[in-house]
Amino acid sequence: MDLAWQELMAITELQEFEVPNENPFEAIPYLSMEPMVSQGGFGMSQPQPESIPATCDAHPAAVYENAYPEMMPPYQRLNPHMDMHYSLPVPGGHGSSRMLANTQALHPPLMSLLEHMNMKTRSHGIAKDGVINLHCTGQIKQACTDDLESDSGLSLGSSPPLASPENAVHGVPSYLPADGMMGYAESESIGEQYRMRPSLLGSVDYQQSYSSYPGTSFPTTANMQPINQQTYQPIASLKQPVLPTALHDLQLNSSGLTRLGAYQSMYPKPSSVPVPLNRDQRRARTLKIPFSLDKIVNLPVDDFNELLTQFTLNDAQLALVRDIRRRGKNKVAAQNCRKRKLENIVHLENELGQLRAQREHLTRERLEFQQNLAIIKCRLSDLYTQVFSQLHDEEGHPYSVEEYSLQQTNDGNIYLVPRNTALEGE
DNA sequence: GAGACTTGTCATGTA
DNA sequence: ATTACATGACAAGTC
Repeated sequence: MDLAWQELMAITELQEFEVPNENPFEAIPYLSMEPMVSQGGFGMSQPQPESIPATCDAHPAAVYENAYPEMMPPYQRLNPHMDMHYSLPVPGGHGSSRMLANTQALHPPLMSLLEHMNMKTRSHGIAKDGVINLHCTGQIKQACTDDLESDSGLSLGSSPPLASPENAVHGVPSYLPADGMMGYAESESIGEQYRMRPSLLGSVDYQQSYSSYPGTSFPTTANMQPINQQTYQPIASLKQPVLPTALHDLQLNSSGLTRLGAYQSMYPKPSSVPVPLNRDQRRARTLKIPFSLDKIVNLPVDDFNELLTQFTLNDAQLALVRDIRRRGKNKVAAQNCRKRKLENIVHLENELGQLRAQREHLTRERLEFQQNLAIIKCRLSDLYTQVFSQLHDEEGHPYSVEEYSLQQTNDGNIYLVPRNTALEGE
């Protein structure tokens, strides 16, 4: 009996199944984990899963070698919520965490296998990044496409890469010089259309407003200098009288635009092809709006209102300016909204792929766990039967496995007790 | 010419 | 009340 007992205890993995306050030799809690094995006890007549080796005498180590040909990472590292997959109903109130802990302790190779799975997951993340990169490439392609019919005078290329107040107003210089230029080619002075306030006479805004219209010749005021005498003359390709405005932005820059952005917005890229005016540009040109669409759209509200106060605009002009501002901001918002939508789609697709891979791993892991559990139960049943075959009462009658179980006390002694009886202090 | 796609705009809701 | 922003829906243009 001692020999049989030692053999029984030699299955070290069984100790991992021990549950406090439970009969260590009661396998009923684990039977519930195994739908393939009946709960009728450990009789040799238990049905065996097809995948279980023919003999129950196989060494546990050999069992594990066969059952875990590869490593599997801990799923919990991938998704802490996935322990729900282990939450099989367990009589006796054993939580899923307990079972998972047992599982990990029961199958040491499983840890390495789970690590392997974890690495695969990291690799998947790299692939995810690759997808995003492809997506961004597409965005760049889109961003390079000018929309010549944009009512608000903006385009994807001039839009900030992300929706942020900083980008929208301050940071990113426009790729489209047309944003800052109305494209006006009229030779007549539109400045005469406005009644400049005395305090603003000769102001830089006044100059700037005209500088926004390439091709416009300005009425020369006392403090205005010919454009070819300005500080930024070195830009050879510049033929339009926009330098005073650029100088103003570089010196003052109180409009919310960065110096670089304002500077570049005032220096259109040379283009041999004339850019057709969009609807708002044409309207602004018709109504002779004295400042650029870029400012109308991108200035902060305070600066925008201040800009409006510097000119006396009629109702039609004010309405147009506010419409341009509204449409321009909404255009950027729509672009950002669509970009976020696409990014969300890519993100969800990646998550879906990860979840599918995790589900596949879990299914495989669960199957392997069930197979090994059945093997262990079979082995335990063998040893249990072997132990009981050597136990006899005073009259020489064998004890029944169905009626008695083995329990170990704290002092290490093993007792044969009826199944419906629990030893005190255990 | 039909359909998919892109982009701008409007209407509406929210902060 | 105003403003900015987000987003669905629609229209127009493009491929």
